[in-house]
This record gives sequence, structure tokens and C-alpha cells, in this order.
Amino acid sequence: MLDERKATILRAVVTEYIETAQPVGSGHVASSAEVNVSSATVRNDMAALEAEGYLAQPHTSAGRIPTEKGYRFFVDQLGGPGKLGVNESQQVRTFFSRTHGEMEQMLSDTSRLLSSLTHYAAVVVGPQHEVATIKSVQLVGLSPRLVLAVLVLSSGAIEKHSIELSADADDLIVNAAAVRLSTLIVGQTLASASSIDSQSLDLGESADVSTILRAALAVLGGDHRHDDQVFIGGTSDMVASFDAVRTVSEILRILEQQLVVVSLLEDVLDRGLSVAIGRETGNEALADCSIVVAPYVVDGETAGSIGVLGPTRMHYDQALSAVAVVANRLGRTLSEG
Amino acid sequence: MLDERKATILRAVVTEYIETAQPVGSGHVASSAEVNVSSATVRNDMAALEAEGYLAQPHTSAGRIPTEKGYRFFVDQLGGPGKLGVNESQQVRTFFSRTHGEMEQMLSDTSRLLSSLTHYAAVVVGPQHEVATIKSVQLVGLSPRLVLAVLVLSSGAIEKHSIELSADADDLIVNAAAVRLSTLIVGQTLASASSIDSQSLDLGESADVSTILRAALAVLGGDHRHDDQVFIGGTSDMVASFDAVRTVSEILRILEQQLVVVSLLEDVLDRGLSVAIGRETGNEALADCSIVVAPYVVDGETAGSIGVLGPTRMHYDQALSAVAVVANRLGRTLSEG
DNA sequence: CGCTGGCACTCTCGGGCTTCGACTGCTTAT
DNA sequence: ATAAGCAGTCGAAGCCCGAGAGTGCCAGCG
Repeated sequence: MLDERKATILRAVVTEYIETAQPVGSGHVASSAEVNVSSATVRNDMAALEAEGYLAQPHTSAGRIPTEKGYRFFVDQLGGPGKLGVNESQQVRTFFSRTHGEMEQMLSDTSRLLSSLTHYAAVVVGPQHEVATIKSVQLVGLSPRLVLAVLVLSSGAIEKHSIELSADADDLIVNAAAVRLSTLIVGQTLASASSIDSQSLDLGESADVSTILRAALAVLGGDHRHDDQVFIGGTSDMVASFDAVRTVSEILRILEQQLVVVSLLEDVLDRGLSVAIGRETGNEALADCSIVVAPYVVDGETAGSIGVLGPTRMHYDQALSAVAVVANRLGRTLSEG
Repeated sequence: MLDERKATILRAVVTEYIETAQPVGSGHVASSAEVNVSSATVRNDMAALEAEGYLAQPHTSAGRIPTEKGYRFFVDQLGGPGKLGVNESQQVRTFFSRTHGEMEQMLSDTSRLLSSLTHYAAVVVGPQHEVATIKSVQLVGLSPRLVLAVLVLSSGAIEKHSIELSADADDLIVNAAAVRLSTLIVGQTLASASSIDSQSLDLGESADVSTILRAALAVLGGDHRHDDQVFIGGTSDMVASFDAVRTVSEILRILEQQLVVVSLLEDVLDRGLSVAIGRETGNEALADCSIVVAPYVVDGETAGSIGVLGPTRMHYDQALSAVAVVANRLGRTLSEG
């Protein structure tokens, strides 16, 4: 597709533009170390690259800027994440050696780590609950008609659902229901628990108990996509990469919708990508942004994903390695527990 | 301090500046409805107001801009929150009539509501756990040396703490400890539970059980300030009020530090204020921001606080009423449960 | 004595103009 | 094919100037 020299020139333009945010002229490229031809030759090739859609000119007599296609080529030929700098890998190492305990805290800290590594916004999507098994279930009556179901999952995550009853229930009944519920679902995964047919179980129970049981199972079967835990950090860093407040506001609006963020990451992963550039993200408001994603694996299963969101002129190599390393370590750390 | 006319003029300048973000000249003020003197007279008074520190001039031959002192006077003479517009109160009413269930969800939604009412960033600090009583406590063994303590509070909130043991513990022992722990702390408040002297209780227990108990009580006694739940919404709206990306980035950096945000609000409340203007916030990075806060009361006790963060040229009356109304309704809604 | 109209002055903002410089594309020579 | 040179283009920066908004001050008026 592109001969070697054109590829080198394109690489040089992208690198330079990422660094300076200024259109890159043929002179700069020619004087760069990797290119050993005159600026005139570079000009010819750059004109060809523009014709093929890799570069664009803001206006005549300005330098060239990479298009999305240009970034895409650049990213593809990087060929996977490289190594992290020494400071960065040190930072990752000490982070994961110190971290322990509460999962939320840890995921939140991870998003901070990732944003501090990349200086872009970092997104950490917590493990899907579907695959975790239920360690314990408890029903607590908060008021006569309000019962709280508290699930503890093997991952250490906690899920709670409130159940509103149409009739008062006293503690004895609630406890009976809790015991029965435990025998039914402890040890199962959330997914299998939620598929229990509530019709098949009301044998031998009192009416009150089975009412609660049915309500509880119905709640469990509800939409678990809302339970995705999302941790976003480093928005202030990312913002500094843009110069229009307008753009910033739009990006923040996206980030405030956690469901959108999650599906954004999943979409990218589903398409088998680890980087989405500009409109590839599938979101018009992110036309000036790129996303770098990686899934992380806990106990052999893909559990969740992490990613960074930055400008299209992102330091892709650093972002790729940071995301890859953190995803890897995060998965390993969560597997140990 | 200020005669009636000067006060009216100051009011007019502040109102106009909040609206337009442009320096206000004597002509505009003179032609406004409340002022019935000539622009020359207004000029004289404005010069006096500037000398007294209420107004400032970006440069000669520009109009005047309110200083912090000017805003302060303006806010003080507002005399408490006014009424909300009909659309807004309708919005609040439908929100609180629909809301129910999970506390986190509700607080998060509340921050969305507040930001949509004001178009500024909204902060909702969840109820302090100290005052809630413990409804239930459960110990779940996740791995041989890792036990998760799950507390359900009367407020419906859940607290979880992981306990790392120095020796393996099997389920029987964990269960025994859980039972004992329940009798000790259920019904108490978190504060009183955490003050239980762990020395006084190891009578008659097996060594394993009392080890777990001591560890659990120690964890409960830990720093609860980290447990403050903070929900921040509407940053994208707020951002639109500023024009320098630099400023925006600094403000976001503050908002990312939830502990800072919480103490910011509490500081303001502690000083007996409901509005902090510019440097009054005590944070240099918020020099261009103002904060409007209100505590909310659950079951007669001050439980938490809500607030909005916007530019110093904020619509104070709207923000004050929105915060007041939402705080009121939120407190009432949480009291019912 | 306070208010007002008038006046001279100041300073920013925007348009128009010019210069400068960084590019490009093309043509021609090697 | 590559390089060198050259003419042409276009934005950015500087400059000037006029318009406009606003001020401060002063003198006169009720």
C-alpha cells in the first residue's frame, strides 16, 4: 500500500504533530533523522499521502495534519504496545505492591494511576457480576414494607437491592425467606440465580415467605447492566489537551453518562480493536478524541475493561503500553484474592 | 454603610454583570428600571463604590465589574433563598415523587437534578454513617485469610470492610464470630460500636474467634471520613460558564479530590455561611468560583450537605432557592424510609 | 447642596492594510 | 527517481485608525 519512504514520512508527520499540535511542513520532515531525502521529495510524497487520504491541509501553504486514516495507519504499524518508561513501570509496580483490600477503592485508585501515567482521562470498568458466584445473601428489614437484599459475591463485590412489599412483613418471615433464599442461590452465579423460575419453588412455604422470595428473585433478575461500576479519573489532565471550552464541555457530558462510557469501551472491544480514533469511537461528540482500551482477565475469564480517553493527537505508544500493563497487573491482582 | 441609591446601583451592576459577563457602564445602570437618576450621578456613585471596594474597573474607560465584596453585599441583601420558578419546582416535585429505593442511586440522581436546575456543578454529600444504627452485620469468608465484614445500617446504607487475618479461619469460626459480633453491635450506632473496648470481650471465646472479633472491631473503629459518599454531577454544565481551559482544568482537579470537596462544603457550613464567594471558599484555585451550600436534615439530625459550584458570576438567587428546596425535600424523603 | 448636562479624554475593539514567513506545487536539471 | 530553485499562496502578526463606550470633571441649575 505505502512504500517504505512514504510510511516513514507519514510516521514522522504524525509524531511531530502529536508533539507540537502544529501543522507539519516538508522542511521539518526532511530534517528529521529518519528521512534522508530533500524537502522537495518529501513534498511530492506528502502530496501523494494527502491524495490517498492520510494527511490533510488546514489551508494551502500550511503544513499537513494527519487524518483519522493517517492516525490509524500510524497506530497499526506500531504493532502492539511497547515498553513503559522506567519511571512509569516503577510507579505501576509500587502501586500494585501496595494495593489491597476493598475492590471499589482499588478500582478507583487504578483509574487514578492510569490517568497519572498517561495524562488522559482513565476509565476503569469493574468486573461483571454475572460470572461471580454468590457467597452469601441476606435480607434485612428496614421498615415494615421495605426489605434490603444484600449479596456478597466471590469477587468481594457487594450488591444490594431494595424490595418493596405490598404487605407488612415481620422479622421472622423475612428471616425464613432469607434462609430459604440462601439455600437456593448461594454458590450459584448471579446469572444462573436470576434465571431460577420463581413458579417452581413455592412448595411448602407460607404465602408470606414465598411472596418475599418471588420479589427477591425478580429483583435479582433485573437489569444488571446498571450495576457496572465505572471509575473515571484524570479528567482534569485530559481537558488540558484541548483548547476549546465548548469541546471540553461536550466530552465531559459524555463522561457523565456512565452507561454510555461502558458501551463505548465494549463496542471498541467487540470490534476487536484496542484503539478507536475519532469517529471510530462511534460518537460524534468524540470526533477529536481517541480511546485506548484493554480487557483484563480474572481467573481466566475476561472480567472487565480499562481504557483511556484523550485527544486524537494522543501519545498512542505510551497510552497503549500503560493500558496494557495496568490491565495485566490489575487482572493478576484481582485473581489472587 | 451604603445609602439606598448606592445599594440599588450596586445591585443593578451585579445583576447585569451576572447576565452578560460584560463590564457594566453608567449608561446601562441609569437606563435600568430601578434607577431614576442620570448617568452622571451614577458615575459619581460608582466611583465611590469603587473607592469602597465594591466594584472594580478592568481598565480605564471600561465599565465596572463587581468585586468579591460587591458580590458579598449582593448576596447578603438578597436575604435568604427566594422562590423557585414554576418549571423548576415542578421538576423537583416530580423527581421526589418518583424517587425511591437505593440510596446511592438516589443521591446520584439528586446531584443530577440539582445541576440540571442550576446549570452548575452539583455536589451531594451522603449522610454521615456515625448517626445511623447498625441493622445487621455479617462476616463472609472470601478466602482462608480474607474475611469481608458487611454492615447494613438503618439508613439503608451498606458499609463493607475487608479483614485480613494472619492465620487461616474456617467457616465455622467465622460464623461464630459473626454471631457474637451481631449481639455486640446490632442496634448501636457506628460511633458507639467503634468505641467498644476490644479488651473487655474476650471472655469465654476461643482464641480464633476473639482474634477475628478484635480485627473486626478495629476495622470498624477506623477512619470513617473516607466513607463519605460524594456525588458530583453537572460538571459539563459548569464548564460552559468559563472561557479558559486552564481554569476549567484547575477546577476539575479540585472536584476530583472528593475529600477536598467534602471539607470545602463543611468549612463553609462551619463558618455559618450558605454562600462562599471566590477566595472565601478558602481555595486559591476556586478564585473564580462560588459555592452555595445547605445541610439537609434526616430525622431531626443534620445528616449531610448538598451544594453547587459555579462561577462567581452565578445566578445566586436561583442557586440559593434550588439548593434550599432540594436539601429540604431530600431530607424529608430520607426521613420517611 | 445635590443633581444634571456637557465636554474632553482615555482606552479597547474591530477593520483594513501591509509585511513576513512558512509552506506548497511546479518546472527543470542531474 | 531525486533534488534544487522559484514563483505563488495564505495565514499570522503588526500597525494604524476610527468608532464607540465609558469615565472624570466642571459648571450650572433647581
